Amino acid sequence: MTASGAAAASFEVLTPPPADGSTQGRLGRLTVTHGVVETPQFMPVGTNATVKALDPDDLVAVGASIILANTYHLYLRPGHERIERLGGLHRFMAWDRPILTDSGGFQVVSLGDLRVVDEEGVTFRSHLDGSIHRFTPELAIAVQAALGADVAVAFDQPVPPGASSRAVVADATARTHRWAERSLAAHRRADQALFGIVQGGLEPDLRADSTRFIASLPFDGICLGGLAGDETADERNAALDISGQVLADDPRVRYLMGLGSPIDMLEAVHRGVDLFDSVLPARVARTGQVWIPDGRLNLRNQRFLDDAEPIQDGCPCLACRRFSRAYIAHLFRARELLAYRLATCHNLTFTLDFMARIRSALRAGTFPGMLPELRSRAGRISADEVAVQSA
RNA sequence: GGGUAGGUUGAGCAGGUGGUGAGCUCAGCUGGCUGUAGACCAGCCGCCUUCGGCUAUGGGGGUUCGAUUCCCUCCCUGCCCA
Repeated sequence: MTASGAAAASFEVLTPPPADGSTQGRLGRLTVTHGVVETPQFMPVGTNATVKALDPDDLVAVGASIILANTYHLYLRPGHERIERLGGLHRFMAWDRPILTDSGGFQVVSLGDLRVVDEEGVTFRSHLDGSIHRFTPELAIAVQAALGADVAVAFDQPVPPGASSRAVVADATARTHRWAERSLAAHRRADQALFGIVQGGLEPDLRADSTRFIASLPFDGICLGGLAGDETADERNAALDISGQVLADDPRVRYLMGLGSPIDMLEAVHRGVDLFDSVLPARVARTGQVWIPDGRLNLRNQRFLDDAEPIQDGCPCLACRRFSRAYIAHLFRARELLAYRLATCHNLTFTLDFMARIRSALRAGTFPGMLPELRSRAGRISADEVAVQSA
């Protein structure tokens, strides 16, 4: 597709959106060094070179075909050079399927007071020991080259969450564009794809401009950033529509960063998004809640202590195959480590299965027709009031 | 039997030398997590319908305007001595 990306990644749209415009949803295939990723797809997050509580066999079992790791965290610990010496990230974590590394840009936001941004880069104070570190686009790319993931991501400056003024958004977006060019210039590995990140906040014109600018550069894929904060679904969907229009004839894969609830992903697929990642399913699982078609269960609730049913009848995950809600509820109360693994297995299985259902519908050409059904199915998961009748 | 240290809201405690004890940690109940400083965080947790009120420091007496605090007595628990 592009000078740097032709060898590192290719994306093929298998089923173009229907001509009637009922949806932009599309089935695709992303090919990277370590394999093929069917899209729409969800990437579990393994910040520290591990999806918390799971091992690689668990990840295969839940259906993960690509995972995300974090540049900033691995740079700090154990150190990207060490990982490189040990044979690269895949070998280090014993995962031979595709990996995407986030650039560390998100930590510009998530680390709050621990960082200062200037034109050259970002100065972080390590959340581990307080030491000072300086990240630049060039360093972010170099670290990612050392880690050796299939896909690297440009270093960006996400717009801080909350009510940012237009000037602040414009400033961060313009800097993200300059850093995108520097990231591209610093990128050397022919076997590693590089994605660029769109910002622009929720300002329609800035979002459109940013999409145009990033799309004008020879990236292998387009990340849509800054849309997993505290904006409303309507605001997010509007921003996605803007990018969707700009990218209408762009053949590259579109990755919406940080979104992971089923309803959110469903709406985004509808608007042409191919890839997602989020901490949500795994974190929610670790903190005691599991997703099922009828809603969500908070396994910390008293009523599950006597519930002999599996979390979800018919679910093929480790938790549902062998254990009862009562048992897992007990494990959570006792803070037993198996609780985290079982709940995480379930939620990731559920999430990845949800994406598989979307792909099936796209393949069958029934996605538009299934939207209402999938919507209601997904909507119940994030609904505030969920009536769950335990059998 | 004699000493001694204690008995505080589920548990464990803090505090209180006469005038506001509903404070802490567990446990318990509930909610929230979206490019992971997250096996985390938040709220509730004596009773009542309230930003308001009431009741609570083992039981019973007493002194006092007022007692969780001082006095008497009883009960219970730990330890020591017989």
